[in-house]
Amino acid sequence: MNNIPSKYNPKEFEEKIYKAWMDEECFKAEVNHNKKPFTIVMPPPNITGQLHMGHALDMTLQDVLIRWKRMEGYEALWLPGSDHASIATEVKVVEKIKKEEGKTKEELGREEFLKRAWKWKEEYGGKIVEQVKKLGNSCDWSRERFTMDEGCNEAVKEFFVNLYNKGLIYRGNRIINWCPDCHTTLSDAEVEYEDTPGNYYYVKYPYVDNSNEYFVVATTRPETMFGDVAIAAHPDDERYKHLIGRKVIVPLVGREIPIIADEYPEMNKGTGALKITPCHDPNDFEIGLRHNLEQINCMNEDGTMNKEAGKYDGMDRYECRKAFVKDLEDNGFMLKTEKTDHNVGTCYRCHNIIEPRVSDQWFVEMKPLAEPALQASIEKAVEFVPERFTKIYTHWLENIRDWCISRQLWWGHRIPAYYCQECGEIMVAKEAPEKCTKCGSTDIKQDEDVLDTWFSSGLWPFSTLGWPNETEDLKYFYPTDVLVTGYDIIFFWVVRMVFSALTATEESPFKHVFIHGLVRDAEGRKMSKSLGNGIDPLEIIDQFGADALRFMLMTGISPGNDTRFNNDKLESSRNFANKLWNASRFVLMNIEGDLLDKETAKKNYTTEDKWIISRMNKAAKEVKDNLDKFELGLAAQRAYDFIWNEYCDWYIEIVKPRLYGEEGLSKDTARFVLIKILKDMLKLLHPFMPFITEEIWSYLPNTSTRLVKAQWPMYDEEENFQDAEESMEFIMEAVRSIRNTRAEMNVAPSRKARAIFIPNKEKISEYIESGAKHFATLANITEVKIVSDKNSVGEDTASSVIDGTEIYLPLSDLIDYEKETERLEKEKSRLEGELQRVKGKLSNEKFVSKAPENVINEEKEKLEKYQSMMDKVVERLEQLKNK
RNA sequence: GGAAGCUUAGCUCAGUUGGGAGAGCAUCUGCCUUACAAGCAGAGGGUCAUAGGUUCGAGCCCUAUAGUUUCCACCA
Repeated sequence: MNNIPSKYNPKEFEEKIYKAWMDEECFKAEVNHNKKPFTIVMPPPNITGQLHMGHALDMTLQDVLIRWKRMEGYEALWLPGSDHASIATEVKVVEKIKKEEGKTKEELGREEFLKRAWKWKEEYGGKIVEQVKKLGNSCDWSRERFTMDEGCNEAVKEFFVNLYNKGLIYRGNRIINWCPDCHTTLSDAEVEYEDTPGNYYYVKYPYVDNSNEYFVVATTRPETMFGDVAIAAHPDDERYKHLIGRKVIVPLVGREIPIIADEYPEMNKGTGALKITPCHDPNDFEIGLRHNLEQINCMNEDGTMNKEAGKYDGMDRYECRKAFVKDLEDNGFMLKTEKTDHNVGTCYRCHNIIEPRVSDQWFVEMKPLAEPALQASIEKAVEFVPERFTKIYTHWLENIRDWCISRQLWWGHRIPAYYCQECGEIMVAKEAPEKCTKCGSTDIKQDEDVLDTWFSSGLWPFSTLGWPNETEDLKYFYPTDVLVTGYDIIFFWVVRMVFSALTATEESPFKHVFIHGLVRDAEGRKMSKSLGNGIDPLEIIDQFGADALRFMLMTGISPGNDTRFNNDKLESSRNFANKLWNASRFVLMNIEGDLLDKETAKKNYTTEDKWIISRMNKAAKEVKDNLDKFELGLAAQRAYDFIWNEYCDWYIEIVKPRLYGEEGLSKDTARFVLIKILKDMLKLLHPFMPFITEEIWSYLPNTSTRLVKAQWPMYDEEENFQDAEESMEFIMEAVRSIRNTRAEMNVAPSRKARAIFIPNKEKISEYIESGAKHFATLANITEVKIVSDKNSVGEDTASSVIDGTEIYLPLSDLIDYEKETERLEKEKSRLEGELQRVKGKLSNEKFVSKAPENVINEEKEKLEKYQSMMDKVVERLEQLKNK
């Protein structure tokens, strides 16, 4: 056995420990029917860049759960992987190629572009894996997956074809969100709205039958007037009722368009009437369909105007707006302009303004898929933690619209649809058909587009376990137990996994959805690239160690709430690791030689031994109970409190004399208990701080297996020692009281003192007798005397009163009566407050008649206790008066 | 426009069936006591946002208000 280093230095062992776990395949799960499975599939990070603090939080939560369940004896599988992140990655790769090769992707061609994208994946995917490992995550790397690997691709094709055959995927000419910069469609969820300053332009549309009169319509987008096909007003709008059916001329465009009635316009917004441009607004598109209006597209894919815009042909849409507005003004068609702020949809990747656009795309019909997903939540097949997030889920599903899944990109799953070039037949199949099923032509081309990245992420929980094949893994590990993710992607992702799974596997993909918040910066701002306030987890690990980072992220958090990155908390986590390290060193220094056997030790447990064993037993139970409820913050706090306060501050200090004393049973028992509790503590803390606990574990005697595989400490009724706890509680209270008195009376810690106790019960006398040695150790009390009344207590004493006894410290030369009086007065007023409260309660008839009996009894006991303490304090104050 | 969270010590935050307000950091006092000064011991500090209500009893449940954050919807 090597000696444990005297300084805690995580850098010396974190990497080594992770390598050992990997070499010994500690994280590898296998189908084992003698054990229950526990499965988490990791939300796959995008391969677009580096891990951030949010990932660190997300993954630590998962790792805590998986390590804990593994130790509890489950066959725990945490399946890792990464996401190809179609558009996000493509944007980055395009940038890179532009920078390095000076080419556009079109210049490069599809095949060459994809080669570079795969190279990117190898490079960044690899980096991410390294980062995940640095955090100490216990994933089964032998099962690592990628959303575009062969198996996932198989699953995507299978799922697409299935949905198509069920009639749930269709190709349609619809209005979609178009990013003119990325040159692709976006789903509704991928559009981000940003407050943008703009103008209301009040434009005059002259009547066809009387060009001296005009109809005024407010618009924020005059450049779309080239696509105007009608003006709509609400049928109940008194202002416009009589005008329905008349025709106006689109100014400068010259087109005659009708005024129509439709329910959509809101009477109190703008002028109450709106121009209808079906090709450039989703609502107008719907109105256009209702009224069978023409669709006139006046823009190109890149956001420039087309020939419909006449002399503005080729101009950018915003330049056109400026120029056109000026022309309208110059020609007297502009009534007025008003400044306004409105929310404008932007691309979530490049933040350019979205242009609604009518085009042929693939859609998933959502209503039939949403229904079972809603049902699953109602039946609690999926449960959100905290529960309130169910609302976001149901709200989204209840208001769902068909999902546009085709993307005009190259990096992604290519749509398994094939077109006959001869007859135009559309064929959807997993493999390319050799010839047209209709006309027999062999001139067949695959759809150029790829699928929305969320289409494949939606299959993630089961595609990674082998679906569509009925693999052993799928049968055993699926459905998974819990999905851990942030609230920001509930509708992006969680919803899609649920309905995809219900369709493909007829089961909810996970039982619990454990939602966490964001990691914000120290000022509470969102960490973002543009603000430059992001904190790199790797730098923190480098400085403080992964365990400190993990523990910082775990403490003080509650499910679903955001948390701030806090340097103080980080330091205190590191200090905690250091504390554990030193406590372990202390134990190791004192346990050399043979250890006692369990039975002998048991027979020789002292009160303090039983106390710490009992406390450990309870701590383990409470940590487990909190983990069961996904209250990881409380669990971490409980482990912290036990280790630092009870074990280090009290137990270690208490047993020192036994360890430093003569060889013998007492010493051996203390050593036995020290190591026993240390082992349990390491287990308890291991899910939170895996590295340091494993490292310390390796120095302990009789540890044949790795800590990661050790048995979690179970609550054991035999280790529940209520009497010992009571006794120790009393002694600790007395010690605290003596220390307090000493400190307030300015008695140096090094100065020895005597203590005289006047207990009020036989039981208390016994506690004092058995605890006499502890007063010496913990409060430098060299002589303990128990007396029955004050007669034998000298005059020059400082005193205090706790539940069960009066304590006198003879301090002849040091006693300052004024100070002593002051102390006791303070105590008196505190007790007065307590007594008033308790008496108030007990004299309240309603309380006595309605409160439960145990509560009343508790209050009665308190009354007795405080009254007795009060009596003693008053008595002592009387004495002091005469000084 | 709709929905939700938050408001507790100087700061950052816990507080889970309603029953004597907690932690870390900061502050003050005393200690380099041979595991740890990244430490030990002690102390001070809170009308739990405000106003009502339910209850014997509210930080916790209900209603309203204020401040704050977030999500959804929305280019008239």
